[in-house]
Amino acid sequence: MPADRIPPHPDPRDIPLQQVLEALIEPARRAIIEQLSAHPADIACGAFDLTITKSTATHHFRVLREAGLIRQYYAGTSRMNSLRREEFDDAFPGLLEAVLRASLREAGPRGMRS
Amino acid sequence: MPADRIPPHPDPRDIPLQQVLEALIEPARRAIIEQLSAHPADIACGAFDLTITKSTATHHFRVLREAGLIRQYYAGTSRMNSLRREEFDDAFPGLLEAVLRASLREAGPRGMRS
DNA sequence: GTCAAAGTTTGACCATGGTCGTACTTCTGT
DNA sequence: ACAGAAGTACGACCATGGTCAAACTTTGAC
Repeated sequence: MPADRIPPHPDPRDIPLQQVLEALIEPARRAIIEQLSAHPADIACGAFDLTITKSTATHHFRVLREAGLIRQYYAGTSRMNSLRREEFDDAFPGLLEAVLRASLREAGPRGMRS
Repeated sequence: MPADRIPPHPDPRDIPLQQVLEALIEPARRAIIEQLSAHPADIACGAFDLTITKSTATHHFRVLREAGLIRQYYAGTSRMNSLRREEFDDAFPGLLEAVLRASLREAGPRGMRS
């Protein structure tokens, strides 16, 4: 029996702004979002570049999922993650783009001249 | 001597995204931003519609000012507040607009049909 | 000069949330 | 069937930050 290993995925439109901001404020969670948006394919939980333990990572993935930011599904024993880009943008237009842009601007342009 | 009652106003471009999000995550602080963006003129600290004590409000205003979101100056014994719209938008394009839009969507459209 | 108004500062309290270790579950390969 | 891999769940710990009360400062008005 597949059981209900597939966790619930709320509609981003039903999520209050407060919850979304609380999800995006944690640096490790933003790192997850950044890596998802930079990578073309979905990523397994264990394949992210994070410096935290597995149990902490699980916590972060759940917060992101419940905030409508990521989708999770099983591929064998791995739990895959993908960004819910369109659905989230539809509920919070411009928000993810603004956060990602600021995030990349801080960590991104190595060696840029003013 | 006017003394240094005028607190420091950092350049929004020097503020990390983390600090901005921490400023925007508090509902009372978002209420301040919303009221500033909805009102044409500047607003004194005591003239906001808030349900917190003065000392707590002072704390929130400081957080917003240090995050580059508001400008403060004295008018007599009142401390006036204004939104640093352009400067902030220049540093974090689209962020304030996205947050304000989501904020107003939740509390705003009274009586709207689907 | 005195008094009230408007904010600030300080200190304390407390709830929230990120963190980890440990134990547990579920699936895959052999 | 068994072992290992990949995550999850639970509990505990602890730092951070919002909150208030009380005392203080500064300004404007009379």
